[in-house]
Amino acid sequence: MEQLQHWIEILEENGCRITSPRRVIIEILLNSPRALEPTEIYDLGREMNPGIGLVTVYRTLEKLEELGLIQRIHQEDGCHMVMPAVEGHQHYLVCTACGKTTVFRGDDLGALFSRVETNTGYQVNDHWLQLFGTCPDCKNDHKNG
Amino acid sequence: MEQLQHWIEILEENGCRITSPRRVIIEILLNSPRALEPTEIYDLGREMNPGIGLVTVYRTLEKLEELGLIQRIHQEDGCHMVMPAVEGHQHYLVCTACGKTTVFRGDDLGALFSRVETNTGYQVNDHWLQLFGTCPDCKNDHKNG
DNA sequence: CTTCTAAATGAAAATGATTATCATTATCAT
DNA sequence: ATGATAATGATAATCATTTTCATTTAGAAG
Repeated sequence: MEQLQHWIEILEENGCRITSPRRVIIEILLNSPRALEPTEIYDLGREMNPGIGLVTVYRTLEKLEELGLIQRIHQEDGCHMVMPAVEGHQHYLVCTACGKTTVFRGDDLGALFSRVETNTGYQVNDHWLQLFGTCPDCKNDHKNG
Repeated sequence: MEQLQHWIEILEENGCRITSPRRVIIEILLNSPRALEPTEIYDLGREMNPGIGLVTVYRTLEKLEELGLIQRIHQEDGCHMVMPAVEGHQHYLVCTACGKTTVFRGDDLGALFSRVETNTGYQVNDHWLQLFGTCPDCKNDHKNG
């Protein structure tokens, strides 16, 4: 787990202490094949370290987000999931069946934004794009089951 | 306010009763230059009809959304704003200074989705696109103030 | 290896948005 | 006018997230 070491170094560089709960939370994030909700991280975390608290999960996620190590996925009901951040501006593709989340590049959105700016007079500063669908595994499950 | 009459007809067609709170809420939605949060509708509503309750605002919004008359705007913190829906699949452009919300067509997103489907193996069923920026008025305010 | 101090933790309570409950009220078909 | 029932509003419940605060602990300094 060099990735774990990398995150720990970044925390250290930013004056954070390396605690057991933080290690656990980071491991969970790095080993998960999909985005997780804070309560899911909490439940998984308690299996590895029963003393861990939900508040600590929230605080750690806040710190990790601050350092750009994780990013949020927005859900319909307003709650958030988190997953390790990827380089550059990426967008999420969320499987509505199993929650697996993939990223894709949206390089060619620039043209759309320019057009929107021209048509509306707005200056576009930020954007949010998330796709929802069915991942290959779940497509197969559906066929077979 | 023929738009108001139109909404009332749709409510009637769907077996809903036309009540004073509903009239008030619909008027507020149709007259607002920007998307509103439920509590904002509640506050505005109490000015016109002091007896109105926040719960009624939520229930009325739920009904109006069900009938396709309003649409939600997602916010960073997970809370929602609502505004009258427009025909077809539209996307929102939200002014981060004043909250004014404009819609734009995203017709050409189809090509992007096809490419993503090919690259990821996912089947894309739904999407969310929201842009954030500065509207023409707020760009000017910033220059002058 | 101890000591110290600020950072981090965890339990519990607070918050804020949204939803459920339920007795009362009001719409509208009859 | 009247009655069935949809809608309302006050209150309480939920659920995710944040705050508070006393206690613990990482890690720098001695």
